[in-house]
Amino acid sequence: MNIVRYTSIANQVNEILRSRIRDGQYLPGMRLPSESDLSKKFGVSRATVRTVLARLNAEGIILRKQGDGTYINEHIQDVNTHLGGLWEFSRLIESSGYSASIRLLKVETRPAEPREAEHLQIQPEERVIWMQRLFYADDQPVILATNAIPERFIDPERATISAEYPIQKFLQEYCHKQVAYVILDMGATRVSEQAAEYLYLSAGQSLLNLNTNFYDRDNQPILCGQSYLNDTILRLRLVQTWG
Amino acid sequence: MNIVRYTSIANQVNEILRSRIRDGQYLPGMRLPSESDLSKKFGVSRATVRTVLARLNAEGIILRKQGDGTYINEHIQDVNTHLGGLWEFSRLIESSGYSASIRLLKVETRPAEPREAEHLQIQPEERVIWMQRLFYADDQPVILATNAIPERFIDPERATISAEYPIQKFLQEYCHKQVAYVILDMGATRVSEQAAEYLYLSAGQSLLNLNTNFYDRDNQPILCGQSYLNDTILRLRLVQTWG
DNA sequence: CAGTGGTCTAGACCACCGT
DNA sequence: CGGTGGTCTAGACCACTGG
Repeated sequence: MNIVRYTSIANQVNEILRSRIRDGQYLPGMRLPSESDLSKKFGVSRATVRTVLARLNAEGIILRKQGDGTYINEHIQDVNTHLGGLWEFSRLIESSGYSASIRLLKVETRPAEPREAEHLQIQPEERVIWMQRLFYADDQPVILATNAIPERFIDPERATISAEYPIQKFLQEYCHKQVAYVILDMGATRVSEQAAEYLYLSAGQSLLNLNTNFYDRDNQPILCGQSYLNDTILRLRLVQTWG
Repeated sequence: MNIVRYTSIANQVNEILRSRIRDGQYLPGMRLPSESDLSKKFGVSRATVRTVLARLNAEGIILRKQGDGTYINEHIQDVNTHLGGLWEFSRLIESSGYSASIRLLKVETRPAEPREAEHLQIQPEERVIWMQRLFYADDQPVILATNAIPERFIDPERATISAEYPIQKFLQEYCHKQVAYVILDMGATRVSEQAAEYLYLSAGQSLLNLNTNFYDRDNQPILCGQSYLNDTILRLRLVQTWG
């Protein structure tokens, strides 16, 4: 491993506050200590505390009232994702109260389909590695996900595919690529025959459709995927703060 | 008007940078001036510049590379919404390249339905004002939206309902309430008979279903709504940056 | 190596809220 | 009024990237 685990002060404060919320040390509706209190207790500057609180605020975990204080949002338990993590399906399933598992259905390398070639900005004849996975929530199949990655990105020394890897870890380990941003496209669709079979659904039922395109820091597409969620079991619930 | 328009330095810098991007002064893929450059040119501190760039980064408009520079994202044109604006339907329609208009279908006050009473945390017999609106994209109906608000929140002096108001402006003007956060619940659903009629759809087609709950700064629910989008016309497309 | 963004500090003043 | 969060500054050092 050549990765150095440097964790910033802000990240440490972040983790401490999050764990206090998880552990119930800070309960929904409670007022947090003031920024100056926290900065004194942690021995860091107020600016550092503020960057952490800004992040928690953006995720809707805390609410801040000028002239009053900072409060734990009473409605976080209603939420299973924030906007920064819509494509992390395992986390999504687990924060909905299920235990998550993944089954690898298919892996193959083949020439890119037109849709894939377009999204990945590659030649139509270029080969991609294509995989199809099924995500379970407590042994109920809930998400059918397919991903295509240009074959030349894959490190040839990593022969076997591990289905369990979250997609961003997969891209790091197998492609040495860092995801910089993702473009998501959401819609509704009627279940296809194949999806119906895997997800134990009857024909004609509706599914949430998520199309994802991952890019690295150089604006280069590295992955394109299509996913279908059974929203009768798994709803996407998220907070958006006003400012 | 008792609203004082105080605009922070950061907001002004924000607006300037955004307008430069809109005007094509900064083009997709271009490198921006460095943080120190910008802070010198604007006569503000580097920290201020950084808070602005952090916001643009969170919306996926710019990409930042340590040791290199800040670049305009080449793929912003693919996107029609950012994380903070999923429920602003008029903006959504317009940034998808259509012109938006709204038709008010129905307004009534009646006792809350059980679902509404639960979400609004009111007694079942309490009256709500209920309205149903249809959003058009270039004269095509694309979104059917219904909203319920406890009647006691409505300022009795404001008698007539203006359909054109964006929902947050409506809550400010008619209820003197400030939205602090929104909880969104997304799913897919087959079109109902009523919705099919309004949206010119055939039975059985799939729709994107957005349930929204608005809360004020005191965690009090002020509005609950259900919306159905025709995603064959209007896709939700958004960027999520990694960090 | 020089220059970029990333992190952090100490301190100042302001707007706002509850009392 | 005192205390809270909101804004802003000037300056420091670090991690990383490109040439």
